[in-house]
Order: sequence, then C-alpha cells, then structure tokens
Amino acid sequence: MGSMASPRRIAGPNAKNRAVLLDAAEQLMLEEGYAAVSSRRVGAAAGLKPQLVHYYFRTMDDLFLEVFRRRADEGLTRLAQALSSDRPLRALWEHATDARGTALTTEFAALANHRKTIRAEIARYAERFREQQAAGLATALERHRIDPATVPPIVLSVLLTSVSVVLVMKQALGMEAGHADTIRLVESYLSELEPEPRD
Amino acid sequence: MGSMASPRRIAGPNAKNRAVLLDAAEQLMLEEGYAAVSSRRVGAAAGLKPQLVHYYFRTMDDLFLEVFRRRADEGLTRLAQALSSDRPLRALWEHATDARGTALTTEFAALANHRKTIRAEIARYAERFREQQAAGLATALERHRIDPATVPPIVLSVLLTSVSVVLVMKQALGMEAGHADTIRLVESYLSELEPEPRD
DNA sequence: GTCTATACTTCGATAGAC
DNA sequence: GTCTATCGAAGTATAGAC
Repeated sequence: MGSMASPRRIAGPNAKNRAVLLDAAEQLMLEEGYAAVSSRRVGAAAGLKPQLVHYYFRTMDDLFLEVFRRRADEGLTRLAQALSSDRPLRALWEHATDARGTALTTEFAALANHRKTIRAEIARYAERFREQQAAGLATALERHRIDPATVPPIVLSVLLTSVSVVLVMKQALGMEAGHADTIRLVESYLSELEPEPRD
Repeated sequence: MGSMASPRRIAGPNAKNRAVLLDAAEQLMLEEGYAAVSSRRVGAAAGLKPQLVHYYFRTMDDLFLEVFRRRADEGLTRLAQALSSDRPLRALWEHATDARGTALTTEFAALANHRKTIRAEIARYAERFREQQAAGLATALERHRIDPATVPPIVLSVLLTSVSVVLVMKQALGMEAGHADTIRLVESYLSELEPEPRD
C-alpha cells in the first residue's frame, strides 16, 4: 500500500512547475556544481518561492533523483539509436564527447560520493548502460569481423568512456593540451575498425 | 608589501593545529565529498572549536587550497621518482591507479567547478604535472626506440590518466565489471612497450 | 490542489576576550 | 599569540492558510 511515511501533501507528477524547477536545477548544476543546488537558489532561478521546491519534491534528494532520471532515460534512448546506426562505434564516440552530457554525468558521480540513495540509483543506471553498450559493441565488432579476444567489447566500452570523460573534465579546467592529438588518434583507430561507408 | 586586506590575525604557518585541521579536512573530503567540509565539521573531526578553522585559515577556500597544495607537491615529487625509475611507464600506471590519490583529485576537480580561485590553482598544477609527465614519457619512449609518431607522449599521458581516473570513479560506485579485463589489457600493452628487466 | 508563514539547523566569518 | 562569544545569511523542511 502507499507509503505511510510523510503526511505532507505533494504536487502530482504532471504539475507544470515541476519541469521548470527540474530545468533550473539542472542548469545550476552544470554551471556551478551540485553544491549550488539549494532550495533557495533553485527557487530563485525558476522565479518561484523556495518553499515550492519542497512542495513539488519532498526532499532535495528527490529533486536530484528526478533530474538524473530524466537525462538517464534520454541517455539510454540515444544509446540504442547510436548502436543501431550505420557506424555504431563512431556514433558512441560522438555521444560520449558531448560536453554537456558528460559534464552532468561527472557532477552526479561527485554527488553520489556522499548521498547514498543517489549513489544506488546512479549505479543501477550505469550498470544498465554499460551492459547495453557492451552488447552493442560486441555486435558491431562481430560485424567487422574483429576477434573479440584482441579487444573485448567491455574493454572498448571502458576505454571510450574514460577518454571522453577526462577530456571533458580537463576542458572544464581550461586545459586543452594534447586533446586534439588524442582525439585524432582515437578517431583514426575508430575509422580503422569501422571504415566510412562508400556511397 | 603585506596584504592590506583583512585586519584579522591569523596563526603562523607552523602552528601545530594547522596540520591537524588539514588532515581532518582531507579525510572528510575523501569520505563524504567536498560539500561535507565545513568549518563546523572539520573542527569537530579535529577535536577543536569550529572558529579555530578561521583562525588558522582565513577562509574555507584557503583551507581547501592548502589541502590541495600539500598533495600536489607530493604528487610532483612522486612523479619525478616514477619517471627516473627502471620502468617509468609501469611506475606511472601504478601511481595513477592508486585509489586514494585519484579520488582526492576527482573531488578537487568537482570542487573547482564552482570556486574560481581553486580552479585556477588546480589548472596551474595540472598543467605542470602534464608537462613533466609528457616530457618523461618522451624520454622513456625514446629509450625503448619507439617512434613518437605512432603514440605521441602527450597522448599516452592523456590515455593513462583517463583510464585510471575512470576506473577509480566506477569502483567508488561499486562497479567492477570490465575492470580486470581493462587493467590486464593496459598492463600487457605496457609490458610490450617496456619489458620487465631480466636479472 | 497550490502556495505562504515560519521553525529550526548549519553555514562562514568577525570582533574582541584572554 | 591563541581562542571564544556571537552575528547575519543561507540551508532544509513542515504546518497550515487559501
């Protein structure tokens, strides 16, 4: 039956201000880090009273979780699209090097460090993402007749995401040295595995 | 001349409580993330009154900066040691995969996201670290007669740190899938570049 | 169903006591 | 030279008004 927890009333899931608050929270998180996401600041950014944050979301953790889930769902959808495209490896790489998405992911990883409910949710999602990505990569490698023993799909998955995450993090620090070279190397490797289709 | 900023008095750089507070702050940062590092919590963890944090460090940012600098200096020293060792590549990799050090680095990167004085300091350090690392790698590759055109040292530097950072981050989330395989692949690659000395 | 008034906690920081 | 008393702002969250 329903949670016997809080007797307090909360807005329904489709209330219009929910989306406004979620947008404001995500924006703040990207621009100033998760620590800047307080009920007062989110409220101000959304043009609403801070107490409304607690009407639409019971706790701040609930707010963080919903910001995360929105993007996570989108991420899984885009992953599926990438994997079913002409050049799945290339598509994955493009997605991984999208600065905005990766910056948000990193911020959530840092947040997970000290909020256990959030850590659990992120871990669950990351696991699903990784599984789907590895499976898709396996198919892609197979299609290109590459022996999975030389580069296991799961390893390729770890490598691709690692490099993109770190490139985005360093870019945020204003460090660009070696980036162009690294990107060139990765892309030439990808082109080798997965040549451009001739048309 | 001295700063004409604050008229407030601050402890000298060698006061004994400084180190106690720095240790407490670093520990908190590792265990609960930078957001948990408040004057009250640091004071409590150090067994001191919270106001003392502001006596030994003018602002919280000053505290963060000193925690960072302590480790940064140590990091540069260890880098130099690694580079002058028998197998510099291997030594670098071991250092990079040290969970504690990397976790702290990641936490500072997240913190840098919304404190500009800290961002500047981290960027300065990261730049120095990267330069020294790339230079050392160049020498190492040369010694092994590897054409730097195939794997530019700077790229190798980016790749090594990327993979280790992400492995540590995922481990913190409790995700181990693919790690062993990835580590094995990297290490076999390193052994190829830099064979174990026969004795 | 939506929002406001308000409580209580913790924050960083300073002025001034010893 | 070292530490305490205390301030004002910001944090989360709830009870209850409309």
